[in-house]
Amino acid sequence: MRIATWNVNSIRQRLDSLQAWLKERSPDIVCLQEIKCQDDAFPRETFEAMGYNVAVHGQKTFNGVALLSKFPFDEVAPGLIGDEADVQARFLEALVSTKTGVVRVVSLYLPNGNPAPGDKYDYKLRWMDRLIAFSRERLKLEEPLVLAGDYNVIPAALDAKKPEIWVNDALFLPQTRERFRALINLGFTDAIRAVNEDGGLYSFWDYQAGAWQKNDGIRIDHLLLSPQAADKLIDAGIDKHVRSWDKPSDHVPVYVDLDIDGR
DNA sequence: ATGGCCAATATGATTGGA
Repeated sequence: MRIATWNVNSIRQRLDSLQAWLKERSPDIVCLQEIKCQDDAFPRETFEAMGYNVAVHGQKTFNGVALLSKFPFDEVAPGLIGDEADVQARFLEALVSTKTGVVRVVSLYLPNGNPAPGDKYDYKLRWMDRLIAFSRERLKLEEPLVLAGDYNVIPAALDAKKPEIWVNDALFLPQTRERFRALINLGFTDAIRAVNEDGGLYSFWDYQAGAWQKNDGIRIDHLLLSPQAADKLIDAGIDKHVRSWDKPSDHVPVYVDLDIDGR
């Protein structure tokens, strides 16, 4: 089973690229972020025609997450526990059935948090605390669980081409990385790091300042595996070449292959 | 050249992204 995550930066602007990439990579489950549309504007028929079930948690203008799955959804739940007043569409959880058992998947879009310090950074840190609380509960189920998405977290210096320019940024501040480590330390495996310890693995290149041409990237899109999912890890990778396509997102797809359902 | 973008919006300037 191949599970992927991609911050598409507008589903409508990325429809052609997403279809081309789906044909190329054939993922079974895709976690999308920054769809930037309301539920009824999501082009679900396009993906249903390609054999995917579709779940959407969108909002007007900003944010928005979605799931595509070749397997049927047993449960779909939008929103992250811990703040009923939070209306930002950043979290979508689903339970998926396969012939050999269930897989739980989350598509998440963690707040950027800039500028820091400030209200936006406080929101980011609270959101991370809520994600830790959610994860602690779900790990008790002892299921294969994949938390996939745009974390807006640079975990370590080797995850940036120029770490020195990020030291005061919400993506790399010590409090951000401490919380990410606390999440990992609940028992998750960073899929990319599990198969490759090298630096220079990036998932985002800014549109500005020729960042792509200079390979001035950062690794902020992650697939975190519960112990039961990590036991089934086969491979993981980053589809860097997609960044060179016409009308690219500033993020590229990241995927993991799990030995589930013989796929 | 020491800076360079992109997307959505009752849109032509502002906000958010990272």
